[in-house]
Amino acid sequence: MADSVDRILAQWANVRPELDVSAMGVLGRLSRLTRLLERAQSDVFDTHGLQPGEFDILATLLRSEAGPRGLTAGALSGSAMVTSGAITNRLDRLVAKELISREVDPENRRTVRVALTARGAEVVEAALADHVDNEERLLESLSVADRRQLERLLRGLLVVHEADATQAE
Amino acid sequence: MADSVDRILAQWANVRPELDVSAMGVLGRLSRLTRLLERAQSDVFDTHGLQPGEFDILATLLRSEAGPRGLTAGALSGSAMVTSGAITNRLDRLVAKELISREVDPENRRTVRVALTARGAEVVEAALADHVDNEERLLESLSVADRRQLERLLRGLLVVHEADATQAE
DNA sequence: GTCAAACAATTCAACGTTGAGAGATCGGAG
DNA sequence: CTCCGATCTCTCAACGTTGAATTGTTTGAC
Repeated sequence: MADSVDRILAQWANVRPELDVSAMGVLGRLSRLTRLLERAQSDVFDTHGLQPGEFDILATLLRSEAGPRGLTAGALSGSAMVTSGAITNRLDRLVAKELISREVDPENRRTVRVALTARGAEVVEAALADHVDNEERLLESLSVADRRQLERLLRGLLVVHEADATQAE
Repeated sequence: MADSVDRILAQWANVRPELDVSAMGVLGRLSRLTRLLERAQSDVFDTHGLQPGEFDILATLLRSEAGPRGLTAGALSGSAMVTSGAITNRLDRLVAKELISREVDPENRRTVRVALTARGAEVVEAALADHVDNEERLLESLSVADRRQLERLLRGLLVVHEADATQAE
């Protein structure tokens, strides 16, 4: 059984036999696989009336034990790997859906405090349960050992490239 | 050394100790890593005046030994995992840059034949060389054995999920 | 030979993100 | 105390993609 990257690499081998495509075998699969998996995940969020980026915000609030003080928009921006403008948009939509509250921090009026509303907490709890189940399903073809291996390898790469990213600032 | 996903999983363990986050350790890293790596790759394309999607088209034409007859827009759409509308846009831009030709196929006038121009071939050759070097650099932290392991694991998942995707049509 | 269904590419509005910049606020040096 | 630089959020236009509708073309059944 071949995947799409096998076909791509075979084409390169045919046309450019001298080309070293070993890295492409990894990076091409990373890209394509991530696209497929993210689509599958967004289907689940969809059934809860959420977009992936919106769920991301809600889940971050839930897991950070933010409490009534909440998190700042800046903290959410860092965690979500998107720009501050994107966060503003997401917060606008979530406020409109009454899933979060957004208030200027009285102690530092430059920052904004974002917290889950009661409805927001309910929605994210339900979405989270489905999301975790779905994630399990997406990886069910992997043995436990393979899953651990994969996590180890991805983690190693992520450590390196997150270090690059913070160093670049 | 911890990565960002370690911190996220620790937060979940703190707030929802009963939550099974083992799949999240893999999928979260896949997403974040892919985002970082794709940014690093698009920097290279940028130095050649190309966007990632544009390079994707040019590289597909190059490796498919399309010759003067070229490929159809539909073939490019399938290969690039984007909708036909996105392909039309990319082709518009590449035609404007005079990197490809686009002509109605006289044998089947519903389809369009896309081929590299001489300039397009030059540009994609140069970009490809830099791109491959860069890909090698992005994975340099991995041992040869780890790289093979990673490729094997990603390939297994991709086979499964590409089968799902084609079955869903 | 006709016509309806299938097919291919394009068009277009909606959408989310980016990147740059503005506006407001804070903090520390002097 | 003042002021300048740093910090935080929001604004806004530009951009690429999606998804659906449209136009044009081919195919096959009758």
